[in-house]
Amino acid sequence: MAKRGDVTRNKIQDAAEELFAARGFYGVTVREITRLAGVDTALANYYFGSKKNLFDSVLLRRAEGLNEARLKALEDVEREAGDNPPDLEKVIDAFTHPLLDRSERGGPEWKSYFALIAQVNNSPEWGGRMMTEYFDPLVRRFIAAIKRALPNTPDEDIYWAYHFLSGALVLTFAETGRIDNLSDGLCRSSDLESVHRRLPPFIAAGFRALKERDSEKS
Amino acid sequence: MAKRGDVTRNKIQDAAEELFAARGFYGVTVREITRLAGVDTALANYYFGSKKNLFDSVLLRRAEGLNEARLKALEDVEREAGDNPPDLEKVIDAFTHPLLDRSERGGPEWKSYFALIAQVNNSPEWGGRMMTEYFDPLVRRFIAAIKRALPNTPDEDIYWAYHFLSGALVLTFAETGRIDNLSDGLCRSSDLESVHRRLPPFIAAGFRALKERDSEKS
DNA sequence: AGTTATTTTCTACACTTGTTTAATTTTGGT
DNA sequence: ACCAAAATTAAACAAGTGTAGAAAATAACT
Repeated sequence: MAKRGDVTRNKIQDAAEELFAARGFYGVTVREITRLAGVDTALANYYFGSKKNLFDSVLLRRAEGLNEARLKALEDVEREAGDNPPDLEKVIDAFTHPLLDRSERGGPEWKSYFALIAQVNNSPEWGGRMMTEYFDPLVRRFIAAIKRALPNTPDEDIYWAYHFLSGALVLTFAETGRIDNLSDGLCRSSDLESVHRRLPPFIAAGFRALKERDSEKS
Repeated sequence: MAKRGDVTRNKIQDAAEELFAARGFYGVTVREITRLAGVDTALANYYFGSKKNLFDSVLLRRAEGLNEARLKALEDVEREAGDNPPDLEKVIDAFTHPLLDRSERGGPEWKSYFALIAQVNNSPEWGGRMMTEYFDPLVRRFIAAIKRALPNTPDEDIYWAYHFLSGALVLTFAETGRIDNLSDGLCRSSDLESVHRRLPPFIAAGFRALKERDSEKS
């Protein structure tokens, strides 16, 4: 049940999420955040201690539920496969679909959250540490599933392929409008349904190509 | 030939490049930049007018030469192909290799520059506009070559596949150390030679998978 | 050498930064 | 209704922000 100060707490996090997503950690002031939230400036520090803590809390807030949903999707795929290796496309879909789905149907907060992730992920300052902290256990589970789906593939290939997957997925969330410009309006950054149809087969084929490439040169 | 104030101009740009790459536009102060450059604070505004102009000039400085080299690499591939469609892997390699090569062998300035690009690319504030401004003409040339390499592929597939390529490539430049953590040291973010071997076949297979997927369902 | 023109330094402006403190108001439990 | 706990407000802190202008130093050209 909701405690006393939870509504203001959440208002501050909501405003912070939106603004951090737009201009990053340093591009936003505490005063902007509290103004957008409609509360006094001092409340940000009252509830979160520091700007940095607020930033962390915004990132953490949605991470747990997200990872649970993705883990469940993976377990469904594995259960369906039984003792056979799981289908690679389906594993990748379990990894990406919960994200794409929330971004498309979860309301603008989710868009902000993912745009924030997109920035954090590519930042040398936060990228390595924070992504590792919040997503590593889940990612390791997925990589293990991918290894089962692609037996006899060298580990280096798996990790680099995952890295490419991560980059492609995360740029999608940034929704910078670049593909809109490039395609003269034919494709839209916000059309995540198109991504959902294309990303799993695209990435799965890439994974398999690395596996093939390696078995050739033996 | 070098004009009078060019050395300080470059010192400021070098320092700005390094710092912007580490903490982004807002995360760095003009005073930090000039301190690292070893010059007076006022010189940043004297030479560049404003912090924002300095930022732009840093991004622009290496973009031109870079695009020339990539265009030349593409033209070589096309010349080699003659009247036949060019080889897809080779087109992708012409797109990525000049970047990976400079990052690996061009000294730390290039690493900074690409890390900066990695941040800008995923930022909603700069991403769409700046990348379009500096790289669009070249990217359109490459997309045209890819279309020739993959005849009868729907344009939407081409653009989305390019988008995935772009995300994978750009995350590589961020060198956040994430893959180092994830692989427990087996892979290293800085090992761009590994990327150079794997990215073109990975991406080419993805492109082809989208083409196949589409011709199936007719 | 003398006179521009360019570059560099120093100082200061007007304003914003994150955070803290103390006073005040509101709330929940008894 | 009373009291302690929690939440909110207003004010201020010291430090730092981008930028500009006048003075000084340096270089270039005739």
